[in-house]
Amino acid sequence: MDDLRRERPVTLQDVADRCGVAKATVSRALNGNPEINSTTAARIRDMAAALGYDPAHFHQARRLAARRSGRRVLNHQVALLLPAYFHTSRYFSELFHGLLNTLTPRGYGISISIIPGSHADAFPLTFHPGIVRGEIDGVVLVGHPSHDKKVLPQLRRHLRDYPCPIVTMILPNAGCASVVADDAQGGYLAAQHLIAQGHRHIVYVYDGIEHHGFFRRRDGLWRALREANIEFDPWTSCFPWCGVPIIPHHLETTGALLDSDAAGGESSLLRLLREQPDITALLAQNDVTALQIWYLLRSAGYRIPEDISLVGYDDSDPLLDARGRNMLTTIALPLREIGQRAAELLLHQIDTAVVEATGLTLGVELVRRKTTRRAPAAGAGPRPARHR
Amino acid sequence: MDDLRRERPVTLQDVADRCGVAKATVSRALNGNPEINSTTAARIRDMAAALGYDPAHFHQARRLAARRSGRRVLNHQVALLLPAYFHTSRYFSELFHGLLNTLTPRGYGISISIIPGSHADAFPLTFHPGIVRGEIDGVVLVGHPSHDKKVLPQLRRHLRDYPCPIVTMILPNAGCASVVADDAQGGYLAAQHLIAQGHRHIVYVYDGIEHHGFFRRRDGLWRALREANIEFDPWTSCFPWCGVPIIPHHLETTGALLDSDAAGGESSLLRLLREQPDITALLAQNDVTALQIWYLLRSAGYRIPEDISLVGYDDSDPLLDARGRNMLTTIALPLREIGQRAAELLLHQIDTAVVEATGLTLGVELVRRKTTRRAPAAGAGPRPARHR
DNA sequence: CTGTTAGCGCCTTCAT
DNA sequence: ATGAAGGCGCTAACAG
Repeated sequence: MDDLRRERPVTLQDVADRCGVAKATVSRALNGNPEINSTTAARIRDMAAALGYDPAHFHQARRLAARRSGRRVLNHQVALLLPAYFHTSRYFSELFHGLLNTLTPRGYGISISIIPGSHADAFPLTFHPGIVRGEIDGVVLVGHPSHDKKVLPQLRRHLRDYPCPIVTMILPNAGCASVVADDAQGGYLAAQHLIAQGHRHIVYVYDGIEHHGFFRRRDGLWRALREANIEFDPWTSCFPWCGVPIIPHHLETTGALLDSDAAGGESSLLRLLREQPDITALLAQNDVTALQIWYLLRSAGYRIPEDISLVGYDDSDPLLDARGRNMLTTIALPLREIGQRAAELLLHQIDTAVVEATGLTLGVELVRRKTTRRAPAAGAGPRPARHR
Repeated sequence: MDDLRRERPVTLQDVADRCGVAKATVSRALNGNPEINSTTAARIRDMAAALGYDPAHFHQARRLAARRSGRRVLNHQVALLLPAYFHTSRYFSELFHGLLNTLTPRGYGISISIIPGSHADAFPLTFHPGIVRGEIDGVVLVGHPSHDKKVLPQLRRHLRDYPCPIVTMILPNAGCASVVADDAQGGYLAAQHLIAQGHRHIVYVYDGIEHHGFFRRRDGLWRALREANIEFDPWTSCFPWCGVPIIPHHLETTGALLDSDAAGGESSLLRLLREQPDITALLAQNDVTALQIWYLLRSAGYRIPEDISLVGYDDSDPLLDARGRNMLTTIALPLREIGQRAAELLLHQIDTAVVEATGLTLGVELVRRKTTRRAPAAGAGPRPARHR
């Protein structure tokens, strides 16, 4: 018995021989087929256990056999598509964590594919072999507007032969189920908070990509401004700005790079603030952008929140003070819950074999910390104009 | 042709029918068998391409057939075993990045398994189904002394039927190839740096686990002390201390938890410094621990580096100042390179089918920043003794 | 209730 | 150089 184990995995035939039955009977016993004598079934199961028969080793053969009858065999494997810059923010860690905590207890493994960015050192889009081979039961990805054109067509080509559910998190994509945060509410809550503190000129600093989330947050901002009867110019309420892509622990290398260098002169954001001194509050696209802004404004002599109030987004990356407390006022997204719900949605579609593009929107919260305060009185004094 | 594609994947037989040859011939043509007419081979390949034949879809059948002849078929899939707390430090992101950048271009996919910690909410050790089914070509894991007893036996049981290389990073494990950093050098460089600045009482604050890395760093510390003819008490040169496990952006919730609360009184580390005022420098187990120490000492009134010098380890997590620059003097580990080398080592063992427990040690560097400076003169003045 | 047979799609041996 | 046949391990259809 021991020899068998070492030499090659135990097969159905081995068990059948020992029990003196046909291998079809063993198959039936092990698969819980009801039309079988329960005592022989028990005997067979005992023998299988004693011999160390492990059906997992022959998953491939089982899948192959199932093709004939068209029966679906689950692989208990889910693909996760992450952007290449996933390590630049805790954001993705949180989503990942939510997924993992839901999928692992259910017996599902996660296979990673990276969606390369547009940087020069990017490798071509290569899917995990499990996707290419059709060994995947479902796909989770972080939604992005470009996916509709770049990633999803390629992905669907691989998945065309069987119904494989796809769930996107954060942003919806065409034909995918999605779990998103309520960005309209996020924009609204942030703006409302600032307005309540007397701010009248608020600028949403976004990354220049006008996607679904952008429009919804902007709409939330506008709604709050309208409700407060504040006149505003739609054109200047949003300001596209990209600091150099950074990750917190690379900030030290970017002190000189925070977009002023790229332009060879003053940062466009600093110029905006200098030319429009009535701006007293900034709403950042996300926490990493907020950190970039914070360090940029600080090094230009602005005080936050005395001169400028700053609201982040996501509550993913902290701005720590000297005592280790996060100072950043921000909109908290339920990132782990998004991951969890996405996993649940995917598992449900896998279980029921019904693929549909349902959507789920989760609420967000304002977290008040230390980067916002009452707007300075108009003409309260000159703000710093010194250049770096 | 188009119909074929939609309905079911194109098979070898389909191609054979169109070409008027036997499917064995198609198999030979597509697998580059030399004993075949090169013109018919080309014709077959063209037809296969035109029909959209994709061998990936029948990887399972191929593997099954290969069993007969005992030939090895690669799955192009590597398992990565991560500790459950992988999201608490950039450390793992960096290793992951190094792996990914090497494995992805080589066509290998990564499948994740989580090694649960000992926390109450930990789920049982569940391997990725690919491991259980033997669909994995190699395993990478972050080495840990407990793996020898807990993880590796279970892992090897799954892998017993075929030679599957295992590479551990950071710490060696029995029977595994390993890529580690030179911890002896790390301990030595850190200590040498402090000694050169006049420090005579240096304490290595470690996490209480006396593993391979601990011994080597401690030996590095001791060697530096001996070389400088500094008398020291081996028993007090290392101090086991665990702040509550934190991640940087959860520091805000741990201000009250930094081990003083757990003990219901003064932090054991603060007590140490109070009782032994000649200690002027701390060498932390890693950067996260260094951050915990920094915040703890700051809130207890110590000035760093004026009162106490602090050296981190890993250069993974930054301690940012108000301008976004990392202040933490630390030992920089080549984390990405470790990931890269581990991937290369694994791929080499996969390619050659030779599994051996080779070891590779990479050098480390001291990065001087702002948390260390010349030791205060003996009796330079009382240090703060106030409790939290 | 159980045994026999027939594939799933591929690769390999043997014969031609 | 190519065709025919057998088998990898399993499940499903058909007998009995």
